[in-house]
Amino acid sequence: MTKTVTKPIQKRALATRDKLLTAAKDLISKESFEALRVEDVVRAAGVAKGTFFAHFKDKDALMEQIIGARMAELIAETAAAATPKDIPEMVELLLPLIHFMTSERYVFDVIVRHSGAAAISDIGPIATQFDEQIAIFARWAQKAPYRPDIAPELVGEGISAFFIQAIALNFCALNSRQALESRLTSYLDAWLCPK
Amino acid sequence: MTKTVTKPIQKRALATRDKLLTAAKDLISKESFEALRVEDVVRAAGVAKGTFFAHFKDKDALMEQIIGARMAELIAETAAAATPKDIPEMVELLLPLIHFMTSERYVFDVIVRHSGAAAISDIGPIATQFDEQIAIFARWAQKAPYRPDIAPELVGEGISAFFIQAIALNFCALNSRQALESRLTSYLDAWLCPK
DNA sequence: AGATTAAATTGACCACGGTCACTTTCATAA
DNA sequence: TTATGAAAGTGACCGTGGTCAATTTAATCT
Repeated sequence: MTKTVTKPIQKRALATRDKLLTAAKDLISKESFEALRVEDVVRAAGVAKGTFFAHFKDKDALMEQIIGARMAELIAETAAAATPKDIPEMVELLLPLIHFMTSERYVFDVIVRHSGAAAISDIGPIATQFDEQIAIFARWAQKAPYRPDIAPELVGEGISAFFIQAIALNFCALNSRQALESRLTSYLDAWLCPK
Repeated sequence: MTKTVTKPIQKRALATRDKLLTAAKDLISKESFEALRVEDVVRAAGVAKGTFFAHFKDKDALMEQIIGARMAELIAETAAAATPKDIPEMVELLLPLIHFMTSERYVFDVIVRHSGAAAISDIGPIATQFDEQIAIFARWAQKAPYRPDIAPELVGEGISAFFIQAIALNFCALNSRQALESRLTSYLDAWLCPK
């Protein structure tokens, strides 16, 4: 009978992970998400390349952490604000988040790729934020109340779907931010206030 | 004053492009979209690597062609069918397309990445198919008529948004196809038949 | 203290998408 | 027929994400 396996996470490992995250955020702020190179991150963090992949499954996982964390901040601010009293106000509350999500094509791609929520296992920071978002939308909808005919959760999912669609259309077209806002407003109006 | 530049596309080039596409489709059918390697394509087509990139901007562009073409077939079949008389029938008509779009995570990612429509220039095969899809949805909605309060185009965009959302949720969760169908049905019911 | 073992880290190495200076082929002009 | 120039094609080379056998470090047992 062998001894019980001990495997406490060493402080050293946490520190290394932190160095990697800090270095990455720093490089991103100087350049962009798109331009981030793993080699630059490990050089800045002063560790070997293999160490990076011991802490993050792949480059995408690092991106998910950083982008998810930023989304969490923005969503927390949105949630803290007073419930919007109409749709234009709702759109305005979403602007900071929209601004971040559209700041780079690459960022949006990462977000979409990880946006699927409702997973039991394997749920990452971005999916978590989408859940959170949907819950906030649902709460907003309940206050008004918009669409009393359907479940609040469903109202929230719809808002989320239109939110994504409005942003996606923004990228592949020659549309300005203004177009995005007005498109999102029409979507939400049609979704929340059917005549 | 120099002579007018002549630049007809040679038959040779068309043949090469065709060889590349055929080889790629063949390899995909044997393996998967995900597993396709450019090196394998050029080997099978009997051309050099550089030739590949003279015909396709990047690997993604090849994927877009092939996936877009397959979507076009499926959408044409859908369009040819009789207008669905209710939402379950609508969902059923969409099943072949859903099946293809969910056949591989990779395929769905490529589709989403290129789904933005409405671009004047730079509009690729997948974006074209989305436009087509939205137009079909709009026509369906007009026949019934669902949502007479809003523009048919908007109805179509909404269907498209929910379509994507339903599929996206399917990937990051432990959801079966059945869940996808019922989710899509609730979405469409809420979107098209507000009480 | 020394032995033991798993966690943490290392860096040479690989896989694969993409580039580009150069060569070959083709169509037209002289 | 030959000369000319652009289109088509080539393949050695590069950048970058990711792997893994080997090494170092830290915690625990005797």
